[in-house]
Amino acid sequence: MRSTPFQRILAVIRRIPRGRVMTYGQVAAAAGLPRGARVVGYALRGCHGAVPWQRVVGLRRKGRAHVTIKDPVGAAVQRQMLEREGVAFTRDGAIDLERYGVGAPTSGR
DNA sequence: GGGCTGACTGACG
DNA sequence: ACGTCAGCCAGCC
Repeated sequence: MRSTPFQRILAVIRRIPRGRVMTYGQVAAAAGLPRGARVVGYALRGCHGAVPWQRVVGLRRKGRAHVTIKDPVGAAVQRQMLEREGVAFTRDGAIDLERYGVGAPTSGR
C-alpha cells in the first residue's frame, strides 16, 4: 500500500526521539523527498495530531536550526516544548544541530 | 488536467 | 544585516 509522501513524512517525524530535532529538509530526505522540505511543512500544518511537530525546525545557517513557523504563538510553544525536552536554544534563538541533530551523540561522549 | 499555495532553503541585491 | 526571488514537490481548488 503505497503510502503517500504525506504519510511517510509524518512517520519519519514520529520516529524522532525526544530531545532531538530534525530539519524540514532532513525529514524530507528521510521520507524520500530530498527536495520536499516544503511538503514537510505542508504535512505538519494539516496533520498536527499525534506528531511531535515541535521537533521539526527550519535549517538556517549551516549547522544551525531556527523556528520558521509563521505563527508566533506556535513558534513560542515549540521553543518551550523543545526546551522542556532538553534542547537548548542559543541567545540567537537557534539550535545547534551538531548537538541536537539526528546525527548527534546520544550522550555526551 | 491545469494552476495556486505553502510550518522550506539558498542565493542575490 | 535584512528583504526579496527563484527552485523545489505534494496537496488542494
